Amino acid sequence: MTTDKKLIAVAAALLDTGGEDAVTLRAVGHASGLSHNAPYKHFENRDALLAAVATADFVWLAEAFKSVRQSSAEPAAKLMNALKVVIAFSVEHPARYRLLLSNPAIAAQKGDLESTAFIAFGEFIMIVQECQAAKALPDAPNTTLAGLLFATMNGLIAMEASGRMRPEKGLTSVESGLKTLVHLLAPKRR
Amino acid sequence: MTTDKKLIAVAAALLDTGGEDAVTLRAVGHASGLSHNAPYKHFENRDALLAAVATADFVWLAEAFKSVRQSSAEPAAKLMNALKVVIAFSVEHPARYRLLLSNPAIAAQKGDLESTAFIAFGEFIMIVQECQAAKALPDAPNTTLAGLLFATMNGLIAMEASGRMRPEKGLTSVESGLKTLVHLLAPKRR
DNA sequence: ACCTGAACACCGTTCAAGT
DNA sequence: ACCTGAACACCGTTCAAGT
Repeated sequence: MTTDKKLIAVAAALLDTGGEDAVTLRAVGHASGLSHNAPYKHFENRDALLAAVATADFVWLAEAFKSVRQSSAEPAAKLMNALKVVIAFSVEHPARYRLLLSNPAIAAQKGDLESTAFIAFGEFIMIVQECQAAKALPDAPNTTLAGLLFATMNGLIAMEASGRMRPEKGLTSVESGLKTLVHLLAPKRR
Repeated sequence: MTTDKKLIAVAAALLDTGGEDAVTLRAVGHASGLSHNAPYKHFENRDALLAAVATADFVWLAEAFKSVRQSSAEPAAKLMNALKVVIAFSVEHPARYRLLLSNPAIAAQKGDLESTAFIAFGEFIMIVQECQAAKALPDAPNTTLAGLLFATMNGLIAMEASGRMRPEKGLTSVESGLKTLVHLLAPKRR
């Protein structure tokens, strides 16, 4: 493994075990068997390293979405499966998830991160499109609908991460909230 | 103004002008005309000071929601007005907004912050309830529906803050996204 | 080309002391 | 009760130097 890949992997591991605060460039360097400032030979600064972690995770997410899309499930099931992929990622890697969608300083970076995020979102749009063709979702512009679903998912995940998803609020889990939304959006047949 | 109120006001001002990184306890102390560690005499640590800022903002938000609710507008207009209040706050005070809903380390704090957030959300629920009574929103549990709308709004705001709300994604603004959602949720009459 | 070590200018936080 | 000043253990980042 090249040094830069190693640094990204170590940073990702630190995010998982200790959260964003644990990712000091000094810790990344040492955990990689290098000096405290070796990371600077591969990344411009701390934000650039974190953006590289986010980029790798978006690549993974795009692949996961693609697998779901190419599966043999019903369109509506594919949609829920895609959402579940993100939910599971946010539960297993909360700090890394926040890097993807809730950290303006990182997410706003252009280049690889931006384009990879776009590819992942493109897969999601295609799944939404299938749902619309199957009349499982209403006939709105598909990118708009996909954006709304994605935003809702992210909002629910953030709500849960903040400990604000309480039964008194009528929400018990991200998944059930999304199921309710999809159900409410489904075209009515009367 | 008591010293603790002063420190909260100074911290809020620093959040507005320089973002979260600008809020060092040293800067807060100095900008308050005190020493670098005077904040420790009023707040346990940096997170506690930030939580106090968030609490004050939730109090303001609850009042703003209440004004909207008690206005003479139509229920559906009240809903959009309440959402606009939050959107405007997120635009004018992005760093403070993130403290309210997108910062687990802060948002997860119990006590005053938690209860104030709950009061603000309660006002929002009542507005949603009025919309349901007026048939402007579907007949789902009101807390669930309110939670979904709030989560979507937060997700859209985060998406915009990350620079990911691109026309290619079919979303041009937080407000138009929410209008589309409310329109899609509106009970169909055929 | 890639890495190390010293150094700088910061932080949050603690503690002893002042009034 | 409230505040200051010194001190500690960190950071990100820069720079000169090594191989």
